[in-house]
Amino acid sequence: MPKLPPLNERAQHLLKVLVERYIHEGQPVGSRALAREAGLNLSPATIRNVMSDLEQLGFITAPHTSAGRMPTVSGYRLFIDSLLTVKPINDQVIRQIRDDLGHQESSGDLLETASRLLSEATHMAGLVSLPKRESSAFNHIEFLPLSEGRLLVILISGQQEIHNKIIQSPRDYTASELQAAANFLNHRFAGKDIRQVRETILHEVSETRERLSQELIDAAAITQLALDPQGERRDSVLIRGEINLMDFSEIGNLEPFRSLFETLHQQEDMIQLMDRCIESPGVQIFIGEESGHKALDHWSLVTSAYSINDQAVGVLGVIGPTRMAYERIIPLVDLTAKLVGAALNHKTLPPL
Amino acid sequence: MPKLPPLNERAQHLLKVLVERYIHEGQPVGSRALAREAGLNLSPATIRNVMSDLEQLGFITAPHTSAGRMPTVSGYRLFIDSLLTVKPINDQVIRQIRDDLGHQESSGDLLETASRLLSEATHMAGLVSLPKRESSAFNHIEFLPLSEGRLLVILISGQQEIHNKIIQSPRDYTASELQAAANFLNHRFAGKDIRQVRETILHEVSETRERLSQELIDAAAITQLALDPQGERRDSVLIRGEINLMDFSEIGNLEPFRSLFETLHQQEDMIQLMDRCIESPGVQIFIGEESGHKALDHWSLVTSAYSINDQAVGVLGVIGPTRMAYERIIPLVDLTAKLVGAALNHKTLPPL
DNA sequence: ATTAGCAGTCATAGGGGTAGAGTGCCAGAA
DNA sequence: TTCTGGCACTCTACCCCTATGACTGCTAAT
Repeated sequence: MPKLPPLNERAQHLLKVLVERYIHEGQPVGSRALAREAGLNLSPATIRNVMSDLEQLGFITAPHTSAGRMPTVSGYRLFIDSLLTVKPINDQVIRQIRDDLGHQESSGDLLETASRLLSEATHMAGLVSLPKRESSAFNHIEFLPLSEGRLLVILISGQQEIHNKIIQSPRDYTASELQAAANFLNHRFAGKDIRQVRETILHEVSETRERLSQELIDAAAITQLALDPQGERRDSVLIRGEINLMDFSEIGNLEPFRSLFETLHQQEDMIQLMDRCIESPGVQIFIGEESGHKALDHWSLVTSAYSINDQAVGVLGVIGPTRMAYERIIPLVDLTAKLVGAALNHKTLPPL
Repeated sequence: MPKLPPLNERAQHLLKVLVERYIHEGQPVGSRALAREAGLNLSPATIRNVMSDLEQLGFITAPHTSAGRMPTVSGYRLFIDSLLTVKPINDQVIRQIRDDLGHQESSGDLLETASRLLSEATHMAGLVSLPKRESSAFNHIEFLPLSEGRLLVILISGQQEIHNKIIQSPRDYTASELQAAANFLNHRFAGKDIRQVRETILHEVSETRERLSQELIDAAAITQLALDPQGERRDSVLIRGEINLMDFSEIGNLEPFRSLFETLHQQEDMIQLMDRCIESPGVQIFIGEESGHKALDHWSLVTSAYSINDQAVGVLGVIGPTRMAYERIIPLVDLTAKLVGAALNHKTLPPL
């Protein structure tokens, strides 16, 4: 049995051409076509030998005996990691994204627009995970007593986003007590991270409990409740253009599309998946099974984190068929993430 | 040429059986099958004569020469208006809807749950239009100055729903001026209709302008802006289970489904359509073209308004294929609307 | 008014045959 | 050793044809 050759230059080049052609045509690539396309002046027979090697190594596979070959997940992975040559983005597209993002009022609208733009530019689905309230800046807080000992907390974050929350108050407070607590928080913490605010308060109270007035301890308790991130996950991933994905499902077998659709709208799963991309900088790609979700098996996810003040706060990207035009999509997602970050930074205003 | 006979008892009965069978089987009904099913001891040949009459009258039609007949829109209309015998709803379903609706915290969650329940119970898509903020009760208002002369308006409506809105303030106000304005509004108008509040203010100011202090006139101006319904239509129709509709599209021709999907998510169109149902009491049905929207041509919409304090404030319903089981769907939509109304009334609390 | 019978229409499913694309392998050329 | 032409083989996709069966409308008889 002959030893498998390492992947030489020629084999890599052929793999690259094969993947490119498969992405473009959507059909298994045969030796004849590959010989023509590769520009190496080799006969189909020679190509066949190389293809056979590539198949042994697990980079390509044939759906049946008399069909051409198509890339496996490892094939796509190798292609993306070391063979891909990205294409520069059309200037007009850049301009449109920047303009559309620039004209949005609230940061919520801005992120929604980003999702829509991604979907329109790619004819696939756009995904944007909202920043966790936790990681945005504390700007202003206000307490409003409701009936039955409940309190309405109004929290304004750095991007002028307004969050409402109703909490059960530990005891009855007078309006002026609440006002005092709010004033204290607004002066002391404006501009800080919300998570930081929570942790600082927690820390200080436990340190100096005995020296604090009951009022301050109470205020701290309310604030803890108010800033508690629990139960704060409504519509945290904005999906646009999901219907576009229908076109990539083979006709007559829509089950894959259906379960993809259901998974996409399963907030928890998607948040978890997107969160895995927030740590690493640059563009992240999940190909087929790599995501670990059954429903995403035949789809790829291209994502990038977007940042406010150099801190990654959310993730955006695109989902589409495994055979998507990565050389176009990757720079597009990268750019969009940067423009969204820039637009958000621009929106960040000084505290009230 | 023989005169067309009026629709006698027998013809009506046959139409009813035909529609029922077509809804159940989804395929054109032939004379043989109809003769068997009708229980009238008539031969297929006789049935054929009657069917021919029904076709002349425009109630049924045949897709091609050698196929059976299926109902036209008029056929469905006649069936629904005068032939239909509704089925009582399964007790367990009633209980589940009531329980699920009862366990929701906010009225937003409640309406979302209603949409989901409708979709699950019917395997079609559920639709719920949110009450216009305009038509809900005024409970409490608060003004909060932001930077650059903008004001944050916090409006709490009768169902303890919280609405935020940022307005451009006509001039700079001090915190106490704003407080005074809010206090005035809260005392004077608590419990009234929001629309009423707006109109009353508008009216009073124009009546007695010269006798009012500048402060009051300013407060009125702010309030006008704050309660202005313009630009208040984000996600006003909650759609759930839209993917279910895919199953009813013939395989291989998904274009109708695609354009339906897009129309459904076209907020403006849907709001307008749902609003047409808010006036009349009871269940309203649009069959096929009756809705006037191209994309809804082969679909039916069954709706009913839901009420708070006997005033219709929103519409809910179901969208599905024209051949849906109306005898089950109609009472279901009716019931759900009543239960949603009851749950909302139960949630309505006295002003702060 | 109803029915049986009959001729005619049309969609659908299945079988058979073929074209075409592609492969693996081998022997010979470079 | 590397490459190539040739050949046998495989498998899909497509087309054509036919058989089948579910209908209809019409007519003549009951």
